[in-house]
Amino acid sequence: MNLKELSQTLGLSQTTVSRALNGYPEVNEATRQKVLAAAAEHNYSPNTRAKSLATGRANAIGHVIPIANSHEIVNPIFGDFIAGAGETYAANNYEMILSVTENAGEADVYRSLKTRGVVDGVVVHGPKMNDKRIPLLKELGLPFVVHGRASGITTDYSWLDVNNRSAFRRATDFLLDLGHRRIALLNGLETMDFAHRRRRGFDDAMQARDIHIDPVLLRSEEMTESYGYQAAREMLSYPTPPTAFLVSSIISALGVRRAIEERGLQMGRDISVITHDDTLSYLANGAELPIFTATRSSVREAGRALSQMLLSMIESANSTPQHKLLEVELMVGQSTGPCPATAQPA
Amino acid sequence: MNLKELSQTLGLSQTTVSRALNGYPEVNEATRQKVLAAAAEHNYSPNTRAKSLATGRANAIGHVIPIANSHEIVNPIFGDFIAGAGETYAANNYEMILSVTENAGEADVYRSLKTRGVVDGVVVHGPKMNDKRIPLLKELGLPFVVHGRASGITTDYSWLDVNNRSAFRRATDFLLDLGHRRIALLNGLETMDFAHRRRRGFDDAMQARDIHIDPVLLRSEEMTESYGYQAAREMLSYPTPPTAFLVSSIISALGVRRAIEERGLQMGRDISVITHDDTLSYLANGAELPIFTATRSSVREAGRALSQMLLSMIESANSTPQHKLLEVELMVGQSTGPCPATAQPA
DNA sequence: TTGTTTTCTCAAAGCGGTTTGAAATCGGGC
DNA sequence: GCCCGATTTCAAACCGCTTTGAGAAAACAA
Repeated sequence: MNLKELSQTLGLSQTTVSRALNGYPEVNEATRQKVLAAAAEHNYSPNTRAKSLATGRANAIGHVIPIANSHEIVNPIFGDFIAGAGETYAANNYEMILSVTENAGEADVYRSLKTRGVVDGVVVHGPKMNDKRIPLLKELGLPFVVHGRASGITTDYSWLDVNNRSAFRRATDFLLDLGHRRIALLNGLETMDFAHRRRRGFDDAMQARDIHIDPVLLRSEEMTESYGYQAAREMLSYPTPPTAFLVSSIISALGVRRAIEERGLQMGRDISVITHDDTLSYLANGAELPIFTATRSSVREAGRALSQMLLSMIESANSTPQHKLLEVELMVGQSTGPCPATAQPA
Repeated sequence: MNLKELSQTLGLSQTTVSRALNGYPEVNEATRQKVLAAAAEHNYSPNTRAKSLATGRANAIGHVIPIANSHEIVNPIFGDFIAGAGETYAANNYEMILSVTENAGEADVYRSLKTRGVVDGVVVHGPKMNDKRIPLLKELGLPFVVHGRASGITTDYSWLDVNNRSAFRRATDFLLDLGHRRIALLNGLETMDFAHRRRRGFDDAMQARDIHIDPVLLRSEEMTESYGYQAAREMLSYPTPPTAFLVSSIISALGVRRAIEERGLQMGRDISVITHDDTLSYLANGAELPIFTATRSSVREAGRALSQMLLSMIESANSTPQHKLLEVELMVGQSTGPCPATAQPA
């Protein structure tokens, strides 16, 4: 059933039917009701492609997720972010379009989404430092919001980020207050902007107390479980091992715990661990009693908020960049305790 | 730049330009080259909406992911599946459309995708027993492939599944061969078809050896880390605890390991664990030496294969249902060993 | 009654492509 | 030189919707 048929059934013109359905004021209320009833009865809803063509709006948002190559990691936070954004889209009759692409082809994907008119805007995932997608999207005139920020980009653009720097500074301070001095940082890839900021937060805290940062305790990799395990295992075998770990992902933190327990040590007593926790739905960090002390921020909530930002920018045709910085909670759990080494001399 | 402008630039008709670009034979090769060059130079690519409207094909596949409510779990395998499917779509110029929906509204989403002409086909995720989406999609005449199967549906339909029943039968047999008799099954929700089949594989093996299945060792829940932990912790405190766990997800298996180690036991020596492993990229089960003995099957590969199936069905307009049953490897890792209880009497 | 508003409805022109059916051009055979 | 078929190109119709600009009908005022 299309508009033409529906209007014929009703004995009205296409215009009137279209207006009635789209809530224009210049149509008699009685007529409108008749139209709505008929539309419901015949299960009519307008063809999206035709509608888009006529209105010039795609009613769709693109999410481009880069994957270095086919063996590469899919960021585990992705599912929850998408779930949050999807809620917004569903509520506003937008479609979510996902493009998986190799890193190299990314620019082409954005360009193509724009010239083919597939989307009204895009979400930029996983910003790197000096991310070249930002100038590209500006040049294309395609509305976008970045999930995170891109250090090194000096022009203004829209983003939603969590305060990674302050989060890791606080987490580090928390460990320092417990007497820890040899603190290992298992960070994400420091080409990624979020990891860069976390590193700075860590540095801030350490430098503020004039504590030497031992480079052998710093790692920066893709945040898998086995990365956490391998790194922790190796570090724990050092002559002077770290007494605490600060980890960028709960998944890697699981690996750290594995290494700790494998060594017969107890997390929270012998070794302290703080992790960042994106509150992934399937990896809840305990309910009342968190397993890990964690800097916590809901990535699903971020998805919801970011997509709302983007939609409102698009619908108001407002091109002045918007920003939203989410603060992070520091949840104290069972994985941290006073530094054993400093406790002894007392 | 649109087709009209491009053809004017070239001094040709729209028809000729369109034909040249789409590879029709009735256009002079020299003309075609000129057109292609001009298109590249002006960065032209046809507007998808207009093209879809004219051809009647959306060049898009829908993925509808149901989420019970906004606090509910996003299936962690989702990201990897999508990554696999996305590769296929990118290679074939299809768009992937994701709809996140509450369980209740699901039928409407499919109906709406169809009537609005948004997609050419859909992937059905997470089939339940007697899944009502299958008859619905048949009725709608929307091509689809189910990731998994739906026990109870007697009509034929397209699916791609892993052999869950045989996988869990083999895993159970493996444990039985090691002397284990009290085997706990931490399954997914048994309303989900895959969990139902795994349960049957487990039952098959146990019954074939006339071993009593103790209902207190059977669980069926959403597969989170804490589910694995809680269930294992509780069961290990039984007067006669299980000597082995068969777990439906590596994420829950991580929780099981946590419970085991918390109790001061060693996985693989005191307690055996076998898990299903979807080879999620960020949760690799060790490389050369798998942590867990596991029934293993790549969900990303499944995404690739399933989407290819769907596209070929759509492009060949072939409506005869296709099926693909992937076999599962049983990888022996460090988490299994002979049953200690039966070892002693020897 | 007539003229002026206001309210409602309509035909037709896009939106940007594809595709049909006809016309123009070309080369070759007689 | 003429005719025919093959090759290329074109104008126009169409996909299903929105929206403009205008006309018809109804309501109101003078």
